[in-house]
Amino acid sequence: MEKYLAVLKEHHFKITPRRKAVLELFLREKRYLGPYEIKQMLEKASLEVGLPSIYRILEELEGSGILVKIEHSSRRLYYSLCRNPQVSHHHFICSKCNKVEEVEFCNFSEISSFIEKKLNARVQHHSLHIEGLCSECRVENSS
Amino acid sequence: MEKYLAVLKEHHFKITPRRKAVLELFLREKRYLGPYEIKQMLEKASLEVGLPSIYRILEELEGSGILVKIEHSSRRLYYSLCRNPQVSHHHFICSKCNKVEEVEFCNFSEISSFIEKKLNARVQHHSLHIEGLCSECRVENSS
DNA sequence: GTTATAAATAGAAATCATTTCTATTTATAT
DNA sequence: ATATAAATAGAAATGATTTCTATTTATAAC
Ligand SMILES: [Mn+2]
Ligand SMILES: [Mn+2]
Ligand SMILES: [Zn+2]
Ligand SMILES: [Zn+2]
Repeated sequence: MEKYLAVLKEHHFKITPRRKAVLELFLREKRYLGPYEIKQMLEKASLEVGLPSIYRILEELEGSGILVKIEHSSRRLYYSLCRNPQVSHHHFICSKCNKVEEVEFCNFSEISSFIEKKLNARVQHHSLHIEGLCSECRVENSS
Repeated sequence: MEKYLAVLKEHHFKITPRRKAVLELFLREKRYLGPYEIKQMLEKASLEVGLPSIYRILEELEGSGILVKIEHSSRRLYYSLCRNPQVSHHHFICSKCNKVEEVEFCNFSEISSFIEKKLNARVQHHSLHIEGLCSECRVENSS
């Protein structure tokens, strides 16, 4: 937690009860979470937070590298904690339990140089969406 | 064109003037196109098509493998022609002129087996969003 | 060519996630 | 303690996408 609060300070964000509460939620949950779901979870913990505030906080946390945005096929917004923003990596999403796991691997430079050569283009960004069944859900499914 | 109409028939879709008109648009344009933009382009060609019909047609064409859906960072829907749906490949999007180019390359199996080993998970789907400047826009920019 | 049929379409309306706006409150530096 | 900019709530707006239904149309069978 301290680690993340420090990051917020670096980005000149104030440490507020709402920001802390949202952070705590993500530290506890391995699943990706959506704005409304977050609102309800905070309510259960007796903290009323307006939806616009939640949207704003999520954006700020993402901008600071603390959260990753997940573009769900439903086209709704979800977020989950990114535990290692420093190195280039990806995230594996379990389509059954919605768990998000770090994938400390990225071979994008291969595609990137293929494109730069073949298309004579300049590659700027990439994002990889990887979905499947996590170790637990995989077993459950085969029974 | 004939090739794509055949695909539609395989999928038991009727060959209608709207479907043909939408297809023609994509055959001419290298850019990705959005639903409303498509409506306007068809209007200019004197064909009135309702927005719901356009959304439906685009989904059908995507489901048939003729178009690729593009998840823009604005979170709006765009589509472009996929010229080779058979082999596993990706698409390069120019962030300046919106051109979409085929990338006949996919090294996803490396990440996939990394994940399956490291996380003991089952990988099911992946999609890669690659953005940058195409050969033309790259030059313009450096001037 | 007719006809029967399911599929396709238009247009109005609804949906609903997300964003905007503004008055009020709060964290924090001094 | 105080000043200040930042954060927040809540109401309202937005706007892309979807739903619904009556009407039209492509197509296959005759
Ligand atoms: Mn991460
Ligand atoms: Mn393609
Ligand atoms: Zn799982
Ligand atoms: Zn370009």
